[in-house]
Amino acid sequence: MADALPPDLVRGNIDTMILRTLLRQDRYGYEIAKTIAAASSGAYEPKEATLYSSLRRLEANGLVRAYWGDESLGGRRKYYAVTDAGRRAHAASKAAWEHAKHLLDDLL
Amino acid sequence: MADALPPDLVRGNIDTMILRTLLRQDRYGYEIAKTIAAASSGAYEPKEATLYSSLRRLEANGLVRAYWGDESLGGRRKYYAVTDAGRRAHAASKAAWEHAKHLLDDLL
DNA sequence: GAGAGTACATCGCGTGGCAAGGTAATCGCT
DNA sequence: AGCGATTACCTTGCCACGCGATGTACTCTC
Repeated sequence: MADALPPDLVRGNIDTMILRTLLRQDRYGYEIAKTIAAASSGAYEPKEATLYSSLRRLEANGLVRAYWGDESLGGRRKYYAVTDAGRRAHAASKAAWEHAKHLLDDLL
Repeated sequence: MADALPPDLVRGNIDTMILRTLLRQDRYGYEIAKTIAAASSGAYEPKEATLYSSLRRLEANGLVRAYWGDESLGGRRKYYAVTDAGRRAHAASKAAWEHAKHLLDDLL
């Protein structure tokens, strides 16, 4: 099953999705993608280009912090952790989504 | 109150919103914008550039049909009517929205 | 006659998802 | 030993589209 999420809904929500996966624990990029895929029962998995550009954006905005894992054996993994600002941004985005969702229900 | 709908949610949904306003009756561009504004209690009114480019897109895709009103006194008005394909597209988009909405609820 | 409201339209910018392509290590299978 | 699949990272370039800015033209009110 491919992604049932239209690109225009991904756009503007992928950052929030990623933050969501990091609330529970630090994760590395590839793991984030798989976590999202699992959470949507395979309905949507972010493309790599989308994932990494979002992560760069989040880091630039200070919403996540990155560090290299030291397993050093096998693929080197870059882990991401939410910052306090990231937690706040996630809560704000989620609230905005709830609001917009009800608006759209009346408009579509 | 300005638009509480983030551009990324407008994107990909404006076409469906417009189709929605045309289900009841034919309308002209400006009227469509005001109808949407009213339906959202002023929370969102599409910008003109957005409105007209969407209408051109809808027309190119055969989802609406345009004709000039003959009031000819005052501002000339260009009316739009949904086609059968437009009705089908609206129903499909709305169903897709319902599906995506529940997906996002789990992912955000 | 000035300003606000109605009504149409276009141009150019910036954002951001994604296809395509690249590198490199590990594991399983034959 | 050799090879594909999987894990894991990253970049470049295309294109769709909302929106700010701007322009035209008519009508109505003060």
